[in-house]
Amino acid sequence: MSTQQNRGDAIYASLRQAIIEQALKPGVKLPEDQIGEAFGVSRTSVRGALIRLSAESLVEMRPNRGAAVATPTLEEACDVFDMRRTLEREVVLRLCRNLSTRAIDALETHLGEQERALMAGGPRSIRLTGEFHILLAELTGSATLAQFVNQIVSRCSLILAHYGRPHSGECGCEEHARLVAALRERDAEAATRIMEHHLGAVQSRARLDGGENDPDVTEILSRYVRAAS
Amino acid sequence: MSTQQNRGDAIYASLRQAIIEQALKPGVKLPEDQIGEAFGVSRTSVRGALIRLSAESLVEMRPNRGAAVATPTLEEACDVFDMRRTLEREVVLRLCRNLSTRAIDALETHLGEQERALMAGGPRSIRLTGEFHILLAELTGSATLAQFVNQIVSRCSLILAHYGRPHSGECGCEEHARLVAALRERDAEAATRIMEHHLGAVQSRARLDGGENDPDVTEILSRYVRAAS
DNA sequence: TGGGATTTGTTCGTATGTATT
DNA sequence: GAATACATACGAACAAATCCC
Repeated sequence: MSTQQNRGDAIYASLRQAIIEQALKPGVKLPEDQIGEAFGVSRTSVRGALIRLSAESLVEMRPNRGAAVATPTLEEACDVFDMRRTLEREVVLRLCRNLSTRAIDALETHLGEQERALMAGGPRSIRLTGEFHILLAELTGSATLAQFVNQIVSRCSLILAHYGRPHSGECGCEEHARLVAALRERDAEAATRIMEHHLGAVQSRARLDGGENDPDVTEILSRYVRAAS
Repeated sequence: MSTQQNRGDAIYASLRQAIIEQALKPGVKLPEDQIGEAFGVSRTSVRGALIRLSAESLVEMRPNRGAAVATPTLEEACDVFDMRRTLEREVVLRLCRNLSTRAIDALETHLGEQERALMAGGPRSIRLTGEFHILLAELTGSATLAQFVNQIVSRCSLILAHYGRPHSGECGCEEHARLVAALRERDAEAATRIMEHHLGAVQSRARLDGGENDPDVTEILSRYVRAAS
């Protein structure tokens, strides 16, 4: 996760944020030349950034055909959300076992920022609600868990960009507050229940019910194919 | 996870296997020139492979100072093993909920290979015991979970190379067999208990008790530092 | 089917930064 | 502390593959 190249780092971070904030939407091509020109660098640095993003499944690189923002299938999307539930459940359980007062302070500070940003509106609010989940994971003290949560939350943002209903913000702020309250009481049962419900609400904002976006022609047609007499 | 560059792919896979099989031990420098020469390619392809490996925390890249096989700290090592427990517990739970007969067949086939390899001895045995855990994760049908398990098991191999007692094989084969038996019965309680015990045994082969390898001078000295008069 | 335009895959040269004597 | 040796960061150019007309 740490910084590895000088310029590649900046490009990586920028592209990542653009994807997470849904400015670069799934399927958008990412030509090395064009990106390099935008950043004022050559393709070499861009390439490194794209490789790192593809390792996180945020972009897809097809040999000789270039990179594009990943377009997760319905199956992948469901899988990612399931994994997110698994990981964040673990986060909550660990936090209930061991949570410092400093950590609770940090959460409530962040909560305040979220509320202010919500009133102000704008993309800042969307980003903060996502970062709340990452902060939770970091407060467990497990760098590995935090890294996995970071990855999976990012992928969820990507999925919502692809399958999400229009104007669906990521999270409701009130549930975050209720979760922090449960954590403060070390109430693992309530905390996991709230988190589960919360993530269910997030997931429900995606049309993962086999809906109508991005129809896979092959799959659709396969239902109509008959054996040639 | 999928293939992204033509030559980088081969280098990535080779380096990864070498690290997992503990042929390249933690701390070993990985100069781009030298690796490129070994593979008969230029540094560019090597660079891509190193970037991918660093994204998996198998190598560390320090700016302007090159890449080296990662040298996890004691804290990281414990963290990674904890995460492995979490993930593999989830694997077992999912498998108990939903396991096809084909899957059981695959497990038993693999089990047979492990036993034969164990009798034959050699590095093949070490690799297979690790791959058993990856196979388990794949059989859940969750690509994401499988990918995370793959990463974490690889990092555990690296840790055992660094902190492991000499000649400590990864796993005992019998416990794998007992686990498969429990899975066949859909006995979640027994399966998780066996997995937990099994991973505890693996972890215990590492000297993660704050032992004497690779002493961190700074950390040691910090216990002796006093405020200057 | 074919040819030109575009983009990727790769190599290599140069500059910059780090370690060493 | 300076100079040398060395490895990396970056960029430009060539070759090969793909796309488009």
